[in-house]
Amino acid sequence: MKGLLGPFFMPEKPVVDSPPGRRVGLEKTFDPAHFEERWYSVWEREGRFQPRGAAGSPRFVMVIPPPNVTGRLHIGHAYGRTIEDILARWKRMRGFRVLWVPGTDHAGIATQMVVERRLAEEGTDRRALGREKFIERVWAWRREAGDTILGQLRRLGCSLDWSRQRFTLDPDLSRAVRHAFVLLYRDGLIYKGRYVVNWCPGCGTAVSDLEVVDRKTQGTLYKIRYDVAGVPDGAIVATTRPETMLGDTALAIHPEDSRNTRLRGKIAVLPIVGRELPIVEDAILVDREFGTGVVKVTPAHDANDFSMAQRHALPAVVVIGPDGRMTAEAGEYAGLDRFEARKRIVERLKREGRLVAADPYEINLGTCQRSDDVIEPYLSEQWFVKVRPLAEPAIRAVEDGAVRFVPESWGKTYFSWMRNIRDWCISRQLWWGHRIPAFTCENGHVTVSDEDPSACPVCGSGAFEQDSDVLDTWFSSQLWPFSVFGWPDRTPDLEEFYPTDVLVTGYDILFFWVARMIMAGLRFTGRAPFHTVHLHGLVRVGSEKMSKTRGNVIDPLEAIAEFGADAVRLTLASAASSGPSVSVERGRMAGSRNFATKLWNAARFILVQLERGPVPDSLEGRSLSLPDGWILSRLGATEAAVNRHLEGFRFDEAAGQIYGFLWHELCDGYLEMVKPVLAGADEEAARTARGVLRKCLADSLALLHPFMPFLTEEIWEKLTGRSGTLIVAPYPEGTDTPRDPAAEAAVGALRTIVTRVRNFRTESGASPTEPVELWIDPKSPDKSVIRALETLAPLLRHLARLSEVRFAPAASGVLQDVVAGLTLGLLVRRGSSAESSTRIEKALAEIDAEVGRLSSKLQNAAYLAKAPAPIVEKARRRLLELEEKRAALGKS
RNA sequence: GGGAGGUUAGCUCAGCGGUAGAGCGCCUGUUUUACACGCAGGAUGUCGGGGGUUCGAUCCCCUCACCUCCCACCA
Repeated sequence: MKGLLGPFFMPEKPVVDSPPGRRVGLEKTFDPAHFEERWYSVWEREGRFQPRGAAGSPRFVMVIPPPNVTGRLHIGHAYGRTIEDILARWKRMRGFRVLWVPGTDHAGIATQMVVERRLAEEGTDRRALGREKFIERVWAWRREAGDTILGQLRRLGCSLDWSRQRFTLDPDLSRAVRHAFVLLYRDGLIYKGRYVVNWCPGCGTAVSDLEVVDRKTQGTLYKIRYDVAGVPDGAIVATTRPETMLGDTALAIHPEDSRNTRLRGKIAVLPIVGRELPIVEDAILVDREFGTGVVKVTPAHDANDFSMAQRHALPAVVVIGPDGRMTAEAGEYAGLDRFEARKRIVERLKREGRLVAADPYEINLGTCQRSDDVIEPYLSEQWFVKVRPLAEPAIRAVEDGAVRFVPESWGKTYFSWMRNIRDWCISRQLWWGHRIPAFTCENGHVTVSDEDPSACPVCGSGAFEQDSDVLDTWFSSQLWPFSVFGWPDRTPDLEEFYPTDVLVTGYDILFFWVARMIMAGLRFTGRAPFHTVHLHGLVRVGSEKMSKTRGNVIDPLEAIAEFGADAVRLTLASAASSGPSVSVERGRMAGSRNFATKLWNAARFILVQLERGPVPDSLEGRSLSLPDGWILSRLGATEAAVNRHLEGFRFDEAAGQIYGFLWHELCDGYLEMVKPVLAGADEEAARTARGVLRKCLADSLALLHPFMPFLTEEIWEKLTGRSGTLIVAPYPEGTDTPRDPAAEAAVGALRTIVTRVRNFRTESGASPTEPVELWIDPKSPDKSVIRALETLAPLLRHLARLSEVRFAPAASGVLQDVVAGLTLGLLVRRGSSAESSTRIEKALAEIDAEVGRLSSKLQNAAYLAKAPAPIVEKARRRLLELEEKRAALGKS
């Protein structure tokens, strides 16, 4: 693993030594690299990533969206896989039989292009090598670079069951692909035909509609005059692609267009070429409103024109070839690149006076998702899936809730795409992929079968040629949730683990993959492949798209080396929101790293305390102090909230709950409160406190484990003496830690008072050690809080560094204020006055403003009549408190 | 042309009918014996503009402006 990180590996940090004799095995700061890899191999060795528990017990199954086999982990992968791993670890700890299947995709075009680039560097190409040799080269590259990304997922901590690792070109998965093809073909849902498809001249293959990316581009709209026999001024047509005119075989007008009745039934002459073009009438394609109302018809290079040509029995002339160069049909332009031909044709039209106009025109240029080349509509023989019959059940599955999207709003997008779905071009003119299992015998009979045919079922011939095309990569990916389990065989894994439960992926492949998996799952297995799809946003750096040109790319492996895998994971989980983009910044990584260090040091402190005396096994029956009750209550509330948020796929909220509890309640709050108890003479109280500390640490580690698995496992070992077992420890759900509202109220008041005293110190310019006296007026509406505070007085004195606490009305001349419903008096023993008068005036002004608002509200009859009673009551109490506060401050 | 989402503190983002939140950044103080990757205190918001519904709107409805993205069209 280490090798993968290469030069980014973390430099040795200076480790600060603890004083001798105080060491409990944890250093002041830590290097995640010291234990991350170790724990991963422990888990793996112990089989923790494999489904555990009896078969038949509740299970939780996911399949990884298979990354490109030769790809590298980018931040988007890291994000999605972190979410999946959080789910997997959470469910595993809750006792589910968890299976998360890893694997990779052969990624047809992408992988083939990488290898072709290497060949080009060697001064050769795939055609020189030949199909077989080329495929061997790709396999060699796959062996060389393949699975790097899977190693990187280990580094991230993903608890994938490696014993079930799959690759889309594995023999059994290839068999599934072939079988799926055969089934669809037999059902008449796969057909072959000549149609205009999206052709990428750079990749040399057809691509599907989804693989074409529209890009707004400044182009030119050329208006060209064609001569028409018997019509003196001819006809003017407009085009953004003049080179295609060489393939025109007709002009078209709208049958009811009064502007062009003179063109009816006439014959036009194609400039340059001289071919006669019939003028046809077509109401479907021609828009009477647009331009001159006359359309050039180029059946071989425009999908709409092609369908019109079929309606009117027009021929098609291919003038641009698969390499993007003009064909022999283009006459003098043959062999020219399409864009060069465009330039020359425009020049010639200009010379001949046929170019009526060349206006700037914004066009949506179709480009290849993979290579960025301009897509050329191209008439060729391809294989298609008739998708409509597959889409209908898939639409119903989402309608009736068999599959749900999180967030729900994606349902709309899904429906609108599925309801307007068009046939899917699945053949690719590539060599790397699943070859189409169609065999043509010497007499032209086509056989499609699971096994290579030995004799033609029609004529008995034994001489076959297999179709040279391969399938679109997504054709195999759509089978992934069941092909990984051995489908079409009814394997034990398929029986037990299919359908899966949750699919987690970016919304960008909703159509490419998710929709097709639902269709394929229903078609081939009769069941939807998962019940929940969590579509997450795409990762951005701040509000910017991540891109190499901007230089703002965050490499997750670099980040792991710098901050640790746990910090990267926590950052990604905290950034997760329901929106379409997820903002990740380096500053947040550092924040997560700081949090890890915070936990580390808190654990260090707690572990020392636990060694100083006996720790009760259970808190049952022990008398708890108010701080004990408070922190346990907060712990329980946190546990419940975390589980609730995980149920709702709100990883940011879940992470935030744990972060806030650990840092601001356990560390800032409880640890400071128990220090005197731990050092004090009351051994029973200290013992209880140790029990509480142990419980809080143990639960926090468990709670946090899905987010930060390595660090928590490391500390867990020190805490429990059990190695590598946190991953299967029960997940805290807050059910065994009862809420204690009284303790929460009392300690809440305590903390508010402490803050007020500290603030008073700063405001009055007192040094941190200067004696401050506090009065608490016992005439409070809430007697129980006063009683509680009386027992907490020593603690209050300690935390706020008070010289004295008196439960009495403040003496005159002392600053008075009301916080948490309590009237306080504050005095710093010094000649100088307390807080500055401007500050008090400002506070008074704010109070007056709010009192004004509240009292007018409370005089409003409509408000009193219609607002819910608790709300009104709250407003009344607030007003009372404000008035007391005003009075108190006024006395100062 | 159709659709989805967004506009909240300097930055990145949560929240979403009942007195505005986090992280980072900023200011002040602080080596208090777990942690300076820390502790303590603090400042900062006409919650995009305008209407409406409501006792009450950052939150619901309408409208306008701007920004993202998706689909379709692209002679």
